[in-house]
Amino acid sequence: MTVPEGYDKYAHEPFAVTVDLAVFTLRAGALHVLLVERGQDPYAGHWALPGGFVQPDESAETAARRELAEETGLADVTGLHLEQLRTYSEPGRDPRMRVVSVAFTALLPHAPEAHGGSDAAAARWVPYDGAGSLAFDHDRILADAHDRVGAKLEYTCLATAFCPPEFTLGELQQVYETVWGTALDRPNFRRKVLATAGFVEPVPGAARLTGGRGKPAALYRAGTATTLHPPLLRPSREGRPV
Amino acid sequence: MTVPEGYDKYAHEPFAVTVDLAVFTLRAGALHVLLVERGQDPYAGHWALPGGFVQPDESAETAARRELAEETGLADVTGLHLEQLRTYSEPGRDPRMRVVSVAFTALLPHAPEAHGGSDAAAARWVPYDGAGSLAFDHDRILADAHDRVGAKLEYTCLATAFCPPEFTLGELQQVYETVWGTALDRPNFRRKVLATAGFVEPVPGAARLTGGRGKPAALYRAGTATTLHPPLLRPSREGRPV
DNA sequence: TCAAAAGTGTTCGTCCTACACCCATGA
DNA sequence: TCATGGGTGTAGGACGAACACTTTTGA
Repeated sequence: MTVPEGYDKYAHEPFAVTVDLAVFTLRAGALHVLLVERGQDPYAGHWALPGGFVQPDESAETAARRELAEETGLADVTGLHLEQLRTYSEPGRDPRMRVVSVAFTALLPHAPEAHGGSDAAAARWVPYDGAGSLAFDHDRILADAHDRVGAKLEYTCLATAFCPPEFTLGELQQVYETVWGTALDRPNFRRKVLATAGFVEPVPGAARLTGGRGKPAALYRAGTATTLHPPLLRPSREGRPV
Repeated sequence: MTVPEGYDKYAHEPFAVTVDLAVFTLRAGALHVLLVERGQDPYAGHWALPGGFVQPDESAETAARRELAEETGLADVTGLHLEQLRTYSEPGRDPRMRVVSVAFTALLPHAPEAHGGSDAAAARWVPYDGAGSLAFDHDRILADAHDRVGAKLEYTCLATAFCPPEFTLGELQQVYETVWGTALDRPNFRRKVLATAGFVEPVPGAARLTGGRGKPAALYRAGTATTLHPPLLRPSREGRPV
């Protein structure tokens, strides 16, 4: 059962329920994460993941999307990839009171430089590699989120969430290479993606120059598929024969 | 940030934080799930997932393991597989008050028939296929848990969590076949498992008769590996060429 | 001697890997 | 015409699917 009969809802010290967001994007070929700087103790001056309280009339998902809009400054966050990561509930994770936090992972295709909507603290895009030593247990949340994103690239079509509505296969490949930190063989990547039904679909006739030089690349849109079968495994992982 | 400065912890109506458990086991070659029957409204007479409140001094994981011990009646639940599934937080999911529930999935190797420890409501093992129409949103939680377990069998060593400390490869194969609902080729399964370093390790010299007849099977223990590379994909899934 | 379950061998196709090579564009 | 990035081709190897076959036990 979920609630025992005769339970007095005010009997215990209340739990605060919050959401924390690990928002990733690609900027200048590097993985970035959205952080806010704390103005007061505890952890004054430290960076932290954006987040906030779940309001009485909203679900954690709704709260997360609201926070995403506020912190990124984006007018329209519908359609953006937002996914529950896990819930962090250690008793001492916030020194002030009992806080249970539902963590989410969000992926943005293009990173608007505008930071901080309504909040006082400004949000900034920080390179993932230089984002150590966050407030509370946010180091761990961020690491968990990164692991999850990396793993989901293997067996889902998640990579398109990092791309604009129309993208080239080279850009899609850069998503994999940036998140995984490994180089991929371009011809093989291309065949693999095109052979997976529903991963991407071509935009007829469209092409775009990417690096200012070279042959213009054909444009694709995200397809309707969500899972990759067979998966696109990252090369030479631990436990796997090289 | 996790908690805004100057927040009054008693300002809002409190959230209750609970855990719900989807506990799976194999009985007589069929997947079973642990359920409790509700004695009072709402949903009196309906079956529900076992669960309960997170106490002020414990994490959701601790609460889940405590509930697991109470509901299964097992003296020692350390070492049993227990994993966070996701958190369910829709405002109306419990008609009485605002309840945020952290759902867990647990796997048991052998199913003790003993039910209900301290709780009044008795817990029972129910075949997964006949477990429809649960209380609250537990139908969805159970379906999500089943999906997760099925998917994790593909790319982790989770299957050994369904097996006793020493098991035969035939028993391990039955785990896959029961959870996935598909038949697997025994020679290929065997080779695949043995080829994956750290999945299982042989118990020297030990053998056991399984069906009363036939050649005694060699015994294995769970290895140290946690992930399967490459994965053991279930046959002919949607989106994959047959 | 038969049924049942464990374990081995073999074939064949498919997919992945690795490269080599050609195409189109701007400087 | 060269550098740059997009796109095609192909040979070799590893892996998985399918199935024939042997071994060891109890009835």
